[in-house]
Amino acid sequence: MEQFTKSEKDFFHTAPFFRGISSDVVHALFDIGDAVHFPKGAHVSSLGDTVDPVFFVMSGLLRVSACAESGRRITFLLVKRAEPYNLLGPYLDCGRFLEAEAARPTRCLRIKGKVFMAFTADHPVFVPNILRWIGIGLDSANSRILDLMEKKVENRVLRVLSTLYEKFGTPLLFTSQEVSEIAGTTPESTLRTMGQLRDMGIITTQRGQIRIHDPAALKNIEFGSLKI
Amino acid sequence: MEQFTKSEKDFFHTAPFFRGISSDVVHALFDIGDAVHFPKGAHVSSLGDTVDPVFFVMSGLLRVSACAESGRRITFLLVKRAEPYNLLGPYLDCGRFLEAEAARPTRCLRIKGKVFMAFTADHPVFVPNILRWIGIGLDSANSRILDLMEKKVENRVLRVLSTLYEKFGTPLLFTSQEVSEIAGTTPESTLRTMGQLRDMGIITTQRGQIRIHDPAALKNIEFGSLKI
DNA sequence: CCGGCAACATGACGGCCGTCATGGATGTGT
DNA sequence: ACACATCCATGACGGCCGTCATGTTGCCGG
Repeated sequence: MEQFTKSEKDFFHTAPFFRGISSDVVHALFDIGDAVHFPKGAHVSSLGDTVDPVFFVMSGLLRVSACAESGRRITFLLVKRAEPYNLLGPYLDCGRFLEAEAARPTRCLRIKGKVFMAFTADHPVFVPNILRWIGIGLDSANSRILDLMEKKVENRVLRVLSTLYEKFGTPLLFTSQEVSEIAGTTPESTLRTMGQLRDMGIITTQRGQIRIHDPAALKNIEFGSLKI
Repeated sequence: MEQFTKSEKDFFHTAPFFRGISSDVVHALFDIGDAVHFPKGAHVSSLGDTVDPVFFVMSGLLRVSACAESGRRITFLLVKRAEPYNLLGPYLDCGRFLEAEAARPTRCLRIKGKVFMAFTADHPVFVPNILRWIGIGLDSANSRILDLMEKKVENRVLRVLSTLYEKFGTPLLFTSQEVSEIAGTTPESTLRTMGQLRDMGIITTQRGQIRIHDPAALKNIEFGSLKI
């Protein structure tokens, strides 16, 4: 039985993560995993889990987040189509504090940890891509730490909007709650900042939707790009 | 000419990063690099550099940090003996915003990026170790992001002291300035917190030196361990 | 021995932003 | 259509902590 269509597989081949990987190898990846579906809000992994399998998103969106003791939640990563989640899980046998849930109805390719490790061992051409992907993520995390130290909430929100725009285009289908969990602030502060941007004519907002009219204006302050 | 003594090489073999790696492979690593020395304060890499080589610290200490626009500096990583720096650099051909300097007189094994990549390709047994190391660093960075959101400076300082104690034992040879750059706060706030800890009899401080008498007391609030 | 510098220590002030509160707008289910 | 839930929007308050200011202590060079 065909779990994945040819066009799905072909799309993967063109995705950034698979840059330079021959289509044979990409297709082989589909043979060692199975398809799983998560309805919106479903938990892919929960706190403290030793998350074993590696996921590749076929469609939809995964949100990777963690909850602080105070109950506040922060979003670390949004995993979209043809992007991997939990690349490193198989190599870390300890429990982790991240949780992942489906931000929308999401279909994934799921590969068991041991199988994935065997696959990368058989296909060493994959290793540089994994390291590159992780490296970008690490730089992004460090960049965020810098942002949080700078403490200016407005800049953080600006930067988040800019990055989301680059990743998802416009309109952005996110609520202020979701934006604030990425920026590391509260919905109120996010709304205040977005109110100013609206007054300046840079964005317009509707319920659960942000339309960016002047992306360049969002970028004038920052110096780097987040990986969300 | 012998650049490295046998005892140096043997020490590496017992270090966490090289867990499970046969001593042959560890020794082979020394054959592909050369020794470099940095006096205290010397820059190993600077802002915007495309840092090519991978370093392993033989003795001394490297501080990996970045400077925010406001001029405040944050320390991401302290690299001690037998630990790697810039593992991912060879795989990321872009410039990065991290700077590294010798926190003390430091001797390193330096391996050119391309050579290191060839080495890992020849020795795939190395890959899981690299991924594990990076994974721990990534988790730590995310954990720090959570900490910064929680905003309680006291907890951050506590956590930093506890982690430094685990990594370096006692006494800690750091100034309040250095601690504050790890905790993401100011020297004043750090001193205030340490003043309380001193009043509680948990630590004693001297100029550039922190002596921890009750490590358990530092850990009672936190839930994870940083990787500094 | 002494002058200068760097780090320690502590108090006071002020602003950013998180929290709470209120009200309005928008979409949804029966 | 109407009630209800969710999100948007904005104002007021208060506390944490960064900043500045001042003084002390310890270390090093001449």
